[in-house]
Amino acid sequence: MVNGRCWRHEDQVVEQRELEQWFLRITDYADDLLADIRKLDGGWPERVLTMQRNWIGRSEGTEVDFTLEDPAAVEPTRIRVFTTRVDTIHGATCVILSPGHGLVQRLCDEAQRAEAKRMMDEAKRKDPGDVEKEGFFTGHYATNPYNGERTPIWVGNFVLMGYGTGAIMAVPAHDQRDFEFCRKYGIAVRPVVKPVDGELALEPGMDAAFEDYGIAAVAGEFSGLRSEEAKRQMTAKAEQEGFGKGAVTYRIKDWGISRQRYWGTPIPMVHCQHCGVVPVPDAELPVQLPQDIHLADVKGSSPLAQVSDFVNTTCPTCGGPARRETDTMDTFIDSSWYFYRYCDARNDEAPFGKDIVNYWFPIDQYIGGIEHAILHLIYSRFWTKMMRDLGLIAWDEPVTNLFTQGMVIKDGAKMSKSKGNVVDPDLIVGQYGADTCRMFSLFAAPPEKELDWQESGVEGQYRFLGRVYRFVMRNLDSANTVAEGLTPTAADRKALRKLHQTIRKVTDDFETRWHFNTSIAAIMELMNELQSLEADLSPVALGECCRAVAQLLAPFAPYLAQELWTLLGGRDLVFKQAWPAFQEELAREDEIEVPLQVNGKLRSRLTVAPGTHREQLEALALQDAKVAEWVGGKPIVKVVVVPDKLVNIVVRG
RNA sequence: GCGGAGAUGGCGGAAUUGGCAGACGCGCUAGCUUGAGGUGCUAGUGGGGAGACCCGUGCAGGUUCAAGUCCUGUUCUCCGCACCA
Repeated sequence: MVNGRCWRHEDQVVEQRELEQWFLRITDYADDLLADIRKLDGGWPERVLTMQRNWIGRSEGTEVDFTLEDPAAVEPTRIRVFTTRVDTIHGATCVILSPGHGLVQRLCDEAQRAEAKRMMDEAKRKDPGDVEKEGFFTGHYATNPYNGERTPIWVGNFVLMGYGTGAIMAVPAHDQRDFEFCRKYGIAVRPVVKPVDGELALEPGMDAAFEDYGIAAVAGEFSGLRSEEAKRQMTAKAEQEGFGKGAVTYRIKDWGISRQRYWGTPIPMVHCQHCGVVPVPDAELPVQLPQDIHLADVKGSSPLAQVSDFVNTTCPTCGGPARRETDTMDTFIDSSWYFYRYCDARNDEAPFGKDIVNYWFPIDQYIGGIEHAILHLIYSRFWTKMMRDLGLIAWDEPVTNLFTQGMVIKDGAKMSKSKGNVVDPDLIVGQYGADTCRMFSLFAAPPEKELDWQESGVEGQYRFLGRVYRFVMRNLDSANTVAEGLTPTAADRKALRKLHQTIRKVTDDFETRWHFNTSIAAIMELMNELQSLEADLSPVALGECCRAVAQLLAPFAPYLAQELWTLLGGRDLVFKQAWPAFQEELAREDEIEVPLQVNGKLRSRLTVAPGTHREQLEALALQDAKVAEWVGGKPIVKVVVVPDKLVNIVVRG
């Protein structure tokens, strides 16, 4: 939606309508979903778990009934509010109803009701961030059950109907939103919590709410208690006296699964005038979509509603005439458990065979975009728990390890079909080939990072693959020579050392981080080394290196890799070969450069055998002419030696 | 507002465990090859300085022999949620 209109059809004004919808009661699983996040710790990215915690949004608090002042009433009307800070209730200076609250219709006159409606309409149109707080006094009062105080009842646009009870007590001295609202309308601000190590704030003079916990003051019998303790005791009092109770509220709402679309799984329900809503019996499942339909422009309902053969049916209970539900299911339903069905996709008796999913589940490694951090990944967790409770499976969580890919960004927005900023890989494939396209995508960034799509590097990958191909082609005869028993040349040893270091690097990237950009960089380094040694390499080494390069490239550039593998006399498919074995002794350097520092600054280098002992390193470092110059006879405070890494000489002055 | 991630050359990125910052690639510069252009190849390429050297990982501090990496504060960018009582 853009400016109140459809993003795709700019002449189509978007409006909100009330619809009867189907929901799944995911809120029953809110605590379960929250508690089991613990089980995912370590296997799932922390940020995904945090997002889920916030999305579920559990708050513990208290529900309290204020009593509507209404001399004519026989039965008192209770206005129930939810608060997480009942300890501040002695500072409540008004009660604020959401514009959608039921009492608004009853208490307000016509002008006020119109104003409430205007607020609701505005809220639907605007981003929550840029709606200014506003409201009006209803002219009515309610009584605070803790101190018997008479408080005015207001309507405020910032009070949400969909959270808590749709009504709040406003404690402006201790809640910033209430503070802003009450200051705007001249409603009293009364501090009732003092800082643990300070004095009660003075009003007037406050310029912001004091939201921290502290010590209750001006709170009758609860004065002097710490905030936490006051909350406990005051909630207990509400329960004893029947004007309230401890309550838990969640941000998460039930999952609306109704869609007014043709393409979707029909919700298998029948509406009967006599029997009400009746589920379609198992024997008649699945309800199938009619094939022969005309996708008309129908407002507010599924095109299915126009298909009388589909809609008109009989009631499974009484056999009388009935109407079929025409809403179809949200596709998130399917994505919540497709991975179970994939294990046993041809089963026409049951969703899946128990033994089969027992064998495969839970999923060891799931990979998806970060955009699924909440919806898909909460729904799937919920679905698994629901199937567990139905006895279909015996575990709590579907996915042990989650890897979230970064999104591909193009022109500042996520690349997606719906945004229409998709780059067709076929264009690159057509011009450079699929291998280049893959290499380029993998080389651009590590996979968890978001990637700003720039095509400037494609040429480089194309050039690299060309270089590999030409290298192998011009050495093909040597590489395919069967030449045994030759003494390896110095160049051979260097080449094999680089080769095995590369095998180690690429293998490690596969096994731990999936940072294929560095794998490809390592293979490039290997090729650079092979090219510079090319003239001095023996046929044996050439053959070994070329075959290994084909294998190392296979996951990234499969077509070229297979081509090279075949040219090099390899049998079968390159993918079917065992991964090249890393050999530590071949990878080991026979000399390394150790930087020499004086006071932490690089001054010289030492070439030594790896594993040279610290005493010897220290002695060599102190003999170094460059080092001696920088030490300049000053007293040496200490010498830090990290074998194979560096020597740092610390001097005074 | 809350929560999360990030900031390194002209660009994408590397530095995985506190130990030589800038791997690898793009781009750029010069040269060779070519009738010319492209391709290919060779060399160079963080900034300053004639040079010895100095400076340098958003900013300000701190810890350490040593900080892109750890700690404190801060700015900005992106993402998620958002008047959640």
